[in-house]
Amino acid sequence: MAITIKDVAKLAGVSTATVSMVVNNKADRITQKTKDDVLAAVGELGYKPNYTARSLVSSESFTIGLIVPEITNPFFAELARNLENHLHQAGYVTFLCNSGENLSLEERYIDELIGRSVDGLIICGLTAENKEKLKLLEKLSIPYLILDNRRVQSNFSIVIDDFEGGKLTAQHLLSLGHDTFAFVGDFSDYQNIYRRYEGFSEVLLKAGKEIIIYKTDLTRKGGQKIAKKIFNSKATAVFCSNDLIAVGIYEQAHLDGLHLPKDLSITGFDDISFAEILFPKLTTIKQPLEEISKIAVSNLLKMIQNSDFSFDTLVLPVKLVVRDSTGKPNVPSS
Amino acid sequence: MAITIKDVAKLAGVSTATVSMVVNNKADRITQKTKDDVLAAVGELGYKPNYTARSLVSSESFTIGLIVPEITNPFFAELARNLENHLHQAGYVTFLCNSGENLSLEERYIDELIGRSVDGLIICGLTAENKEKLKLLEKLSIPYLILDNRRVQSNFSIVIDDFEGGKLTAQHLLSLGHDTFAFVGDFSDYQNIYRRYEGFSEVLLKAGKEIIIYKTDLTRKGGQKIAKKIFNSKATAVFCSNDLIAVGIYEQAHLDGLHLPKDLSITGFDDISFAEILFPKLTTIKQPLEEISKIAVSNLLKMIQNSDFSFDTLVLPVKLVVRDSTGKPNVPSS
DNA sequence: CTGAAAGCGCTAACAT
DNA sequence: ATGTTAGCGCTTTCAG
Repeated sequence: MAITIKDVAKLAGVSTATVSMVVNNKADRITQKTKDDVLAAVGELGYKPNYTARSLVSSESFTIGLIVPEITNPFFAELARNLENHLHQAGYVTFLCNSGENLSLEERYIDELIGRSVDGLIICGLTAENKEKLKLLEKLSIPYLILDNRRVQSNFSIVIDDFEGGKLTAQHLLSLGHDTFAFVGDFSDYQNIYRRYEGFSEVLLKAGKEIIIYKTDLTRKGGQKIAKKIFNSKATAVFCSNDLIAVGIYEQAHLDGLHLPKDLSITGFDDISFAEILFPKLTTIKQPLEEISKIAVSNLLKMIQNSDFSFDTLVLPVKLVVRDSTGKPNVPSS
Repeated sequence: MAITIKDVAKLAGVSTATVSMVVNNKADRITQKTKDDVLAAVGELGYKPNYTARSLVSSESFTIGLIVPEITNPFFAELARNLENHLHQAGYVTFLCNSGENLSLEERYIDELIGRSVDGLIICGLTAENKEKLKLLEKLSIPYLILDNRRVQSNFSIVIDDFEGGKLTAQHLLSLGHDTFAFVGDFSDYQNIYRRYEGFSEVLLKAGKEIIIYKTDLTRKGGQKIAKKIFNSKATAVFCSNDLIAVGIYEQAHLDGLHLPKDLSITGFDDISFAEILFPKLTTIKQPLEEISKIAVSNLLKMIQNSDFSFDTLVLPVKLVVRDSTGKPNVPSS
């Protein structure tokens, strides 16, 4: 059986209340000697507090729920790793839940995390229809944070400057001399993707250029599926709304013997670590992952510690990383 | 405030004991009418059981701890995703912990997971020195499972046939006509990597070939760091002990203008999904991820349900996936 | 067939 | 300065 606070109390010859205070550093008014005795007993028995029992009474579980759309997307893996790391440094352990962008699964997870008395929740890629669960969280005063907010405008969001990312991409491609552009992704349901498109198109339309829109899943498969259509279009430069789509297009390009970037310039979004190992290396928009995680965790902890702490939407800057997948358009000799 | 079992009991006009039984499907001897009343109240109030409280008395939390060395390694991301998925289907929620292959962190996590009353633990890439924690788990009768057992021989391990993976690689490379081989990795501390080497070398030494061993971290950086040395050696084929190392070598190869596989044949191990998007596509050993996860979860659940259930080490088969990174050695015209 | 009561491990008033 | 007690939400005998 596990060692409980009672065992420690008995060995130290004190009450459980005393042990509790010492263990939780709330022992302002406890003799040094008593403290030492308790700590000695703790060490001798290898006592570890039971967070489950603790959270029942103190409503602190030192546990956070993290919901991601898809952990096998390196972007979310890197994000999750950073978040988990920062949270653990602050004393929290993380429940990881993979929603698969499935509304009912996301809802189930939120319920189950509530039932496990999480102190806070970080939701990445929230499903739009899920406003109700957010209300529930607020009613239960469980702090939450929305990251990579794809769908709804919501409080407590930390997002990046998607619009600027689109603009930077457009300017880069424009300066290279391209004339006809493709945008690949799906913004019917994703606000942030739409903002990427807005930034992209603002620059391009102002310059009088044409944009062909290709709608597809934000996955490698999504990219591969739509690739041929793009190759057969007059677009010479394509802006993928995330890196995974670009990966899929690369695959098809290699199959079809296209030469990148001579035949087609490609850009991505996210800057997953694998962007660098693609051939050619992918030009993309870098999300400040480390900063996102740090701010997210620090804000969530503030909300946990102080229920009055609030913020609206935080927008973080992005950077264009120029690599080898973009170049001058291939001017066919006429 | 959250809805508790008391609220339901009051609304349904029954005792909390009755509600508990109905909710937990232990209502063999309860009138259908009472059941209906309770269920109606549950629905009306939106009652969700508090696992924290439940686990305090029933010692079932429906919570599993999962420790991985590094979630940003796609292999572990895919593994974690599969495990989490299967576990959730069985009603469990997963704590994800990233050990960073750091012994003390791994130990802390195990303690913290114990303190959160997990029903079971899956540890990937266990640290060798950590035998004591396993003993603790056994003492507390918390079932655990070791996956991707890199270090110690231990009960409750599910591993793959690393030896066979090495053999298959060697045979493939040999059949291509290579003569001098490199092995890249680190088996000073990793049993499974050593078995890969054993299989590889058994075939090659029997054939009278030479193997040069390059020791490096099992990461992309590790591969990149050691790459130049390999390029300058007489090896024409290199067996990387995981895919990430191969990625690193690719990077350096591109920098140095090497042509793969003409100048050098490269193979990996794991078959992460990105093996396919490398250029050229990576020949590698495929781990049966889906099967590993399924068996792992099913065995862990058996152990949870029946403390007598036990097994030693389960060895799962691997497959060689031949792609484009291996070819005939480049015979210099003499 | 259902309810009352005890108690899981812990913390937080309230006593002493 | 420390101990006593009640109770967090739930399950589980044991009565009735």
